Amino acid sequence: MPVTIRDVAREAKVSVATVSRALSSPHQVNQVTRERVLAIADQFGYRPSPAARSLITGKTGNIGLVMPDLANPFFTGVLKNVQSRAHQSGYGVFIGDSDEDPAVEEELVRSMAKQVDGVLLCSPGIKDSQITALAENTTLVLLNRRVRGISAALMDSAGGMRQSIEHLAALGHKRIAFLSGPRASWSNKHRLRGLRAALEKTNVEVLTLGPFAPRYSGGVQAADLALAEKVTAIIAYNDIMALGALARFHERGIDVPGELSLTSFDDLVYAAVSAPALTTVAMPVDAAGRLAVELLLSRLSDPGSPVVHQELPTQLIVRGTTGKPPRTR
Amino acid sequence: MPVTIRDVAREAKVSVATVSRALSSPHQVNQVTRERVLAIADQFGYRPSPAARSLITGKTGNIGLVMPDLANPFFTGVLKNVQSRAHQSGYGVFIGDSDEDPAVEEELVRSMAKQVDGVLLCSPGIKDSQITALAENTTLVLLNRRVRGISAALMDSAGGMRQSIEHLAALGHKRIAFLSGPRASWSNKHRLRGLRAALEKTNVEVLTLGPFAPRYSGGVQAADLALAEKVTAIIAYNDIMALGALARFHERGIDVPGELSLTSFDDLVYAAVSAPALTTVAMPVDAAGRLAVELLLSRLSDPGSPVVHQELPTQLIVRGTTGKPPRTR
DNA sequence: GAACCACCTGCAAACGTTTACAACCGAACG
DNA sequence: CGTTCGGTTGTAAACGTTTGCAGGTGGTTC
Repeated sequence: MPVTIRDVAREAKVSVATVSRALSSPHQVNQVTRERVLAIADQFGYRPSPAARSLITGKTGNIGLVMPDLANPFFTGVLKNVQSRAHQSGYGVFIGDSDEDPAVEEELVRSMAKQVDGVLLCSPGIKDSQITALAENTTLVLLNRRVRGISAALMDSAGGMRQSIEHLAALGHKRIAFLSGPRASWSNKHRLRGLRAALEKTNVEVLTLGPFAPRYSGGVQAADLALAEKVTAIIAYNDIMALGALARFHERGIDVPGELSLTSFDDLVYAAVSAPALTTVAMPVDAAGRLAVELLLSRLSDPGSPVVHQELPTQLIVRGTTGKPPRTR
Repeated sequence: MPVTIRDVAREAKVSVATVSRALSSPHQVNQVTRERVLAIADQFGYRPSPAARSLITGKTGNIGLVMPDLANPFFTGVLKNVQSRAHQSGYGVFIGDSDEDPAVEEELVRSMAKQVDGVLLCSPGIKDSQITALAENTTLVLLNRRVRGISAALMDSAGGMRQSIEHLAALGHKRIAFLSGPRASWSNKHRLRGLRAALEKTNVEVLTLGPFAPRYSGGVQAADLALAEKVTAIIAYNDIMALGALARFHERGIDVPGELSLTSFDDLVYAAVSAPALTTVAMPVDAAGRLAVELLLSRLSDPGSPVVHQELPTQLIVRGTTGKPPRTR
């Protein structure tokens, strides 16, 4: 027996319409009645039913967030900021973890669609065409991915890759391996693009290995393959993989950075606590999370607002895992 | 112009009631009509409006999850499993991050209440009485917290504390510091209880320092205080604090575990990659997440089902940060 | 052949809001 | 004094479902 608008109306001796207005368009109702209504609503602990409200208004006051892996601090960093920014504007957050399965990602968006006003999609794997299709039924904003016609919050990982290669080249490395992430992943492609761009300006050789699972175990696996390639430096797809690789090197008695330099992407808190601390590209996770929400909100309040692809800068953080290449093979 | 049940009904030349039944209680409708209806619904891409449905049924098909800190992998570990288990049963997940503020926690639960069928609450700080009050309007299941009358998924951190102290005592430590987490936190109290229980069986001395913020920075801060106490071993409230402390010890040139042993709680992936790797108590995060959802689901399907407090075992994982105490002071 | 039953289907009310429209009131205006 | 108008309120329709009830059909039982 939850309290409804009718209970409040009866007690306040006004119609339900007045109660509704007192709550959602205060200036339309006389100040003294409004205060009486609000007092009673408060006293009764009245909360309007979101279901009824959304049924008629078509708005839910929620946004959805679909991500590939909630166990990865990179994504939960985004999540944390999305939730906080959304909360700040009175929006609730629906969460979906696709476990890196594009099919699940699509299904998640579809099943969320009617319960939210818009969806933030961080889906490296799904096809462009599927995204465009999804965008027909849902207001969509993308994270770390560029698709024409759809707003996006981007991180300049290509720039980060360029910085990494320049850094390694400056140290004297000639032969580098890139441990790539999921082949279809947009971020991975973006990093490869940055890689190719950097190659034109420096005279180093970069092998691309993989794809590997962007997880700790993927890094362990990649470590042995990279070692066999006789490179002097390794760029990992992300910190988690780098940590996995680092552990494996440690296990095999390889000195980092004495024998082998290692860099990666993300700059998780944990990147600073490994031994040695990881040299890595800091991604603007916090800013991206907030920006994504803002893009979505502006799209919701004005569906005609222009589509924006906003790219946030990255920054290489040099720590302990990079150094000069060894003198001899 | 989204497609409604009426569109499907018209096309299938049946009443809306039949369409509704074809979708939600299939056995009530003739097989051939049902198949026709389903085919058309599918072709139209029809999805029932959750708002309309929930308005009449009173069910939403969602559950809420309120946690203190989405940046902490311990909690996101729970989150990941909650979302996955919920998804498996067709439930959506609403997320709220309270930033460790009890007032926000309460408000989050209240504002979620009407949009979900039940809430999983992981709130170390909020008062018992507030929880009981919340439980009157919402089906609640607690995580890592015991309140009478409310089901809970618990982790035996007291047992983990006992294992830690026994381990350190066996190594020969006599004087240990516990870097405590938030004073009001239920987990912290639980650990302290385990601590006191262990003290009765062993003849070691344990100082309780703090409370500290359960974050990296809290660990850094705690490190210096603990050093000043001339202890030979430290038990940190959680891994993140331990990593902070470890970094600080490294900075100050303190040898771990040569001069100082260090243990903690959580067994995050990152606990294994520090140098040296952390000795820590593994918490059954995955099992707890799933269990919590199951407790909630059983409560939802049968509100009269008994209240359960289920405690999952913990396990001390001995790695590189613990060793014998130094010979001399 | 009447009575019953199982099976299927449709009608219409209900869920709790919002909002277009109309109605009322007193004041201001001509 | 009639008209208009702004401010405030109420009436009722609408949103898209689910579900109790009743009606219809055809078969089975006595």
